[in-house]
This record gives sequence, structure tokens and C-alpha cells, in this order.
Amino acid sequence: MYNKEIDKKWQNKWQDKNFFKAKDNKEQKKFYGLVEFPYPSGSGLHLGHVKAYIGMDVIARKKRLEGYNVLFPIGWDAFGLPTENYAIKTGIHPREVTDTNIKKFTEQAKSIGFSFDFDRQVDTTDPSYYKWTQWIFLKLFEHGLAYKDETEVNYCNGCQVVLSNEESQGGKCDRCNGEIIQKTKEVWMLKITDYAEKLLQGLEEVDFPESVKLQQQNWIGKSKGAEVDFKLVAGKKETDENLTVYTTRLDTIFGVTFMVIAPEHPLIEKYKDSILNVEELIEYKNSAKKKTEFERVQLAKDKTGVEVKGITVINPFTNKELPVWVSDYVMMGYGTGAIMAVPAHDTRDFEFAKKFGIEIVQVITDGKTTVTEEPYIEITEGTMINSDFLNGKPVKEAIETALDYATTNKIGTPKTNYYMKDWAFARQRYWGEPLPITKCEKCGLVPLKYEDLPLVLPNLKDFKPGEGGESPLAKAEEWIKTTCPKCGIPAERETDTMPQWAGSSWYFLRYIDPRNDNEIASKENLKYWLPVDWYNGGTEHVTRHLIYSRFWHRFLYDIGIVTTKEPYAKRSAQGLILGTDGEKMSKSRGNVIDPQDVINEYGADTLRTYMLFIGDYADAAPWNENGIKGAKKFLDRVVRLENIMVEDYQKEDNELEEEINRTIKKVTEDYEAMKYNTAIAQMMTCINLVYKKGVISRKHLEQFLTILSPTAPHVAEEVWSKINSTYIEETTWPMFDESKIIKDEIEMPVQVNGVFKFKISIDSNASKEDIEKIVMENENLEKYIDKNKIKKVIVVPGRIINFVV
RNA sequence: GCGGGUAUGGCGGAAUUGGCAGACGCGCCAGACUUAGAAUCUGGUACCAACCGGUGUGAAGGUUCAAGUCCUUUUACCCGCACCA
Repeated sequence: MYNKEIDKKWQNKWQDKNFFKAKDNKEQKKFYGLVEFPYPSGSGLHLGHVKAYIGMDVIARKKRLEGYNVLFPIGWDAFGLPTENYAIKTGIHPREVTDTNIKKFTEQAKSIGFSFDFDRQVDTTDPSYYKWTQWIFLKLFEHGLAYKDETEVNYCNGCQVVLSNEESQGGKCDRCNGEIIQKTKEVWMLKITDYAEKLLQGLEEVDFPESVKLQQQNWIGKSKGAEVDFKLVAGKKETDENLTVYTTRLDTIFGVTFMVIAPEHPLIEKYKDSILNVEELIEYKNSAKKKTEFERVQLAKDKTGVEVKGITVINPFTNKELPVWVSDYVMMGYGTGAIMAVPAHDTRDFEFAKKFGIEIVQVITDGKTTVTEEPYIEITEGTMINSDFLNGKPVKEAIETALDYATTNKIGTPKTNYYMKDWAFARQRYWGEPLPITKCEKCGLVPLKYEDLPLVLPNLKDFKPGEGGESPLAKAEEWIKTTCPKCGIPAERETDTMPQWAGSSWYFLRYIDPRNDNEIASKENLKYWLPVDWYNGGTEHVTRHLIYSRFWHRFLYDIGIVTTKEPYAKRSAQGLILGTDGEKMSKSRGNVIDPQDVINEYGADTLRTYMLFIGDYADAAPWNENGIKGAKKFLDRVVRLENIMVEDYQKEDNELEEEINRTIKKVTEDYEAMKYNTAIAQMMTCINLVYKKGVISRKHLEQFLTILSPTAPHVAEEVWSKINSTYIEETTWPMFDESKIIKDEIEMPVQVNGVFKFKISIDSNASKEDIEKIVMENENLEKYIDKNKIKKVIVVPGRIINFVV
């Protein structure tokens, strides 16, 4: 019987033997397998972590047996709000909480038998680690990619913290799920937008799931269009000012009947003397700001707006004067914060025009559709009308022609826009990396000298953020006081800290050389280990960690630190484990399964085997207690194999030989494709046959245990130890013999009109003609058909024979 | 609204990519062992008819000798984004 005592025994021995230590051996072929390092929360490892780590552990263990030098590291993404909130509540220092949690996580990870190289652990909250996080920040600053700016930021009232766009998707806080409000604040930003194009292009050279690529592409949101200048008329006089808009549909410029600017558009402030209804506009701006996410999204169809009175613009193509409106359906953060509205061919503009009674001019037609009830937005088969020199052209051509015209006449330029915004890179919190910046009255924002890193967090007792949304560090008076690194006069430190995503944006580089005090990692080690060959993790990080870390890595490549453009050659994602009720596991639903409970009752290998067997690794699957018992039963059957082992078969057993070889082949291929469920099913089938035969040879048992070991390492090792004095880790992955799998005679199904009738045994090398002849002579055939009425015979060797009558 | 995905027995899920639908596991039924139970081992298990046979992969059409797989239409659910100008 398999029991959990077996687990501990082998975990200790593996550790003593250093089997999982990655060697910086440049001669050996390498494999770098990575999993997302966990945030060590108080509640311990959850099933999501476990599933992610088991998946890559199987690959890592297999690669070692295949002769690779494997780097399979683990670490701790330990900065973050929950620890800090816990510290605020209990008064226990975050350092202490973090250390306790890391210890717990380490024990748990070991108890599941993950083959991590624990000697390479990194902890993002360790000054020897965040020294390099700060170093990278200084490099970004040096290259103009970190800047401080007063902008509209996402702010979570609950957490009292500024969030990035990625952290506030759907208008909700990533952490507390609370409502996000917009706030004007001076914060540090990283210019990730400068890397939009590189992040997009990089996707072409990596092996990521298509859905992941697509999601990142959408997040980056590239669009090609043009900026066009509309001459501004204020107080009935033409000004020198232009209202610049961004459009992807320059072809529709003759259909523009009004302009819309965002409520915060600077034009309002600048021309307040000419505008007749400034107060009304300010009031609109304030009320728009107060709208909740629900009102903005759900009631989006109900367009609101105010006309800017006293100001108009001139359409540069028609010289017609157009009214300017303000509406919150135009965002200051995208394009120029102003649009040319073409109600005939844009849903939003159409709704707005309908509501405010603005003229609608159709400029594209398919010959039948009119735009009285709804806009015509189909572009593929439309041709231009009411559009002067564009008339008669198909849409695509019209876009080109209009753009040429605009460029030639200097009224517009081609322009590519990205939806992605710069990364708000400052949190008003204690438990994060201090920003290594000094605020000097004379010199402004001055970076620390590289040799003065790390800038270590002061030891505070009170971690509460300030009332005005300032960092707890603002209270650390002694720490704040410093001198300007440039001119030497008294100055103050920056009190915001970095977001949690900072440490995780480069941690995979530190594993490569974790104790190096002079560099992120040595050049030789980076060259040897990069890129990460395979990165497995959750889908929730696609537009967060995965995009941030690609950005940092690409930057480090551009400044010559790392050796590859992209950090991860291959990315895979595991599916969710749902509760027994089929719902997402959550404390509030009370359907959470603690992996530790499962290990205590059934052993680590049962948990591992079950989780891999439950269904396709990439799909979500509900937890099922009975399934666990099935996995346990299988492992018990493996344990008992020892009893029926013989040194060699009395006479050659072709059937067992064949099944073992088939199993090696299937498991080898399926592991590599993360099709763990079918790999395990095949191993079960194999064991079932062995039991039926009541015997297995030493060689076959050894081979079987070797291929089982990535899934169930403790059980495999235990049985191995009974028949061997070595370790599985010291053996090599078995080769399969293809010739043993191919049978001389195969059973082929015979169909009549596509319906299965009977099977026939045929030489596997038989040609089409031979097969047809053999079947025609088969006595069974007459039972089903009259040979004279055969219209056609389809023979696919190895697959099927079908008679059409 | 846009983008992506999923749908197969009582349940979790297989199906070499167009070639015997339901591998493997759970559950259930039967048998062996046992005083008995547990455990273990063996066999059975899509549905209807229960004899020939017929019907079946969310629904409706289509292509094909042959469709879970391809095409068209459609429904439900899940995930992501959301006024992207």
C-alpha cells in the first residue's frame, strides 16, 4: 500500500543526493523550466499553484532523465498588500509575516515532491534581490523610460493606492474588487508604450498559445489611421489653432457633421473667453467623472453631451463649418481626445446625432442600405458617395486616396495609435521596493548612484497610509532626510514604493545567478540559460505580469544586459480546478479544497496523479473525491507490482512487450504535449494487462517505473528501491522499439454503406488490392451484401474497408 | 457590443485530425475470496428493441463512400476586453 510515510523518506533522500541542483555546466544541453513564483500569503499553497507546479515538475523530471541539465527554480513574490494589511491589523512587521509564510510555503512545496532547486530561491523582498529591481529602475530612468508626471490615474479607495491600467481592468481593483475612480495625481510612470511595437513583434517569434497572443495583441491595441487638423473658429474668427482628431476612417471625412471632444480636453480651458457656456461644460465634466462603472458601461447607449457654444471648426476637405460638442464617450486618454463624428457610419456617433438632432450624411453605400434607422458600418462592399473626389471608390481605396490628399495638402498625417497606456509605477505603500530617487530643490528628481544601492526600507512600526493618499514612508522622517546625490544639499527621498509587479518582472533572470552581488547575473550564465525554454502559468497574468516582464526583458536586451529579445520561448497555461459544485473555488462559496488535507489523507502522489488525470491539463475541471480514490487505487496496484516481478519471462511474451513499448511511446509523447490525462490512462491500461498476465519482467518494470516517476515520483522510487540499489534519478529515459508496436496482423473494420458490419484480420503490409481481394473472398461478406450489386469499394489500408451497394 | 473558447453515457473525460464513438477512471451490477464486512481480484455497463436490427456526440440543414471532427444557420454556458474613434 502507498502511504504518505513513503513521501517524506524519498524527499529527504533526493535532497541529500542533490538530484535537482542545476549545474552551471556550459557543456551539457540545458532546459530552463519556469513556473510563476507564488505570493506567500497566509493561507498557504492552493490548488492553483499545485496544478501549475506539478505540470512543469513532470516536464523537469523527464528532461533530467533525458540527459538535460535542468534549471527548475522557485522563489517568493513577497511584496504586496495582503501582508501589509495584515501588518496594519496585527502590528506584526511584514518582514516577520513574510518569513513565516515563506517557511510554510517551502515546507508545502517540498511535501508535494516538486523537484525545485531550492538552493536558487529568490525573495523579492530581500535587499540583495531588490537592489537589482532598483538597479533596473535606474536604468529605465537613465534611458528616459521612467518619468514622473501629473496625470489622471486609476485609484482604489479601498486600498488607498494608485493602480496601473492592467490592475484595474473592468473598472475594478485587482486586489479588493472595489470600484476604481479617476484621480489627478503626480506619479511615477514607465513608458511601456514606447515598447508597444516591440512587444507586438516579439509575439511572432515565441511559442505561446494563440489565445494568449491574441489577448496581448488586443491589449496593446494597435490601430493605423491618421491625425487630421480642423481649423478652429473662436468668436467667429479663424484662429491659428487646430483641433486635431485621430481617425481610422479618413474615407468618411465628407460625412462628418460634428466634432466631439473629451470633457477634459484642454481646448475648453484655453478658449474659455470665447466659449459662451463654460460653466455648463465644467458641470458636465464633473458629473461625468462621478459616473460609476455601471453607468459608464451599461448605460453607454444613452449618450450625453453638451455643445460648445462660441467655437466651431472647419472641415479641411469641404471648408464647411462644424459644431463642436463635449461628450464622455470620447476619452482624453486615447488618440487626441477629440474625434470627427460620422453618424452615418459609426454606431456611437449615430446614437449621439439621433439624440441631439444632428444631421446625418451617408457617404458609403452598398446600393440598398439607408442610414435612417441605424448606421451603415459594413466596409467590405461599400463604395463612396457624396464625397467629391472619392465618389465611386471602394472604401479601402478611398482611405488611401484621402490620406494622400491630406498629406499633400498638409492637413493631416498618417498615425499609428496604441490602446495600451503607460504603466503607473508607484504605490503609496510601505511593503514594496523604495524608488531610488531623491527630490532636490535645486536639481529636481535625482537618481541614486548605482553604487549606493540597495536603498533599504526603513524599519517602521506604523504601516498605515496617510489620509491624503500618501505613502506610509512619508512618516519615516529620519529615512526621508538625505542629501542630493548631485549637488549635495539637503534633500528628501521619494516616499512611494514600486508596484508588486516590479519584482516579478525579472525574477527569472535572478534564478540564473541568484547570489551574484555584482550583476543581475553573469554574462556567461545568462548566455547559457536564456531563454526560459518553457514557462507554465495561469491565464490571469496574460495582460499583467506576462506583458510587464516581456517589456523589462526587452529593455534589458536593448541595453545589452540579456542575450535574447524575448524571455520565454514557450508559454503554456493550465486550466482552473473548480470546486465539487463546478464553481470557481472561493472562500465565500466554501468550496475550497486544501491540498495539504489531500496529501495527509492520500499521499502526495495521489494528489499529483489525480490532478493530472482529471481532464485536459489546459481545461477547467471540477474536483471529485471519488476520482482521488481511483488515483490511489492505481498507485496501490503499482506498489504491488513488485510481488509479480520475474527476472525474465519464461518464454517471450509478445503482448506484454508490445504494450510496454506502446506505453513508453505514448507517455513520452503525451508528457511533452502536456496531455497528462491520456498518458496516465495508457499507464493504467498497461498495468491492467500486466495484472491479467500476472507477471512482469524486471526490465519492463524498471521501464514502467521510470516513465511513471515524473507523475508519481515517490511511489516509483519506492518500488524501484525494492528491486534496485540505485535511484530512478540515476537512470535514463527508456527508448521504445517501434517495431514491437507494429503488429504483423491487424484487425480492420468492414463497413457496408458506412455502417460497421464485421472485422477481418489482415497482414499489416497488405496493399489496397490485396486487402480488397481478401475481403471479397471472406465468407462473412455474403451475409451482408450481394456481391453483384457492389458499386464501389473504398479501402484505406490500416483504417477501413467500405462497400457501397 | 467585440474577441476567444466549450458542448460527447449516471459523472470526469478519450477518439491517431475525415475512417470501429465512448479509451482510462469514477459510479453502478454480478461473480470469486471471506463467518461477515472492508480491501483485493475477475467480468459486465450509451440508448431503444431485447431475434434479425435500429438510434445516438447541444439543435437544424449541407458536403462526403464515410462527419464528434469540414461548411452554413442556430442555442446555451464559460473566459477576456469594453465607447479602441
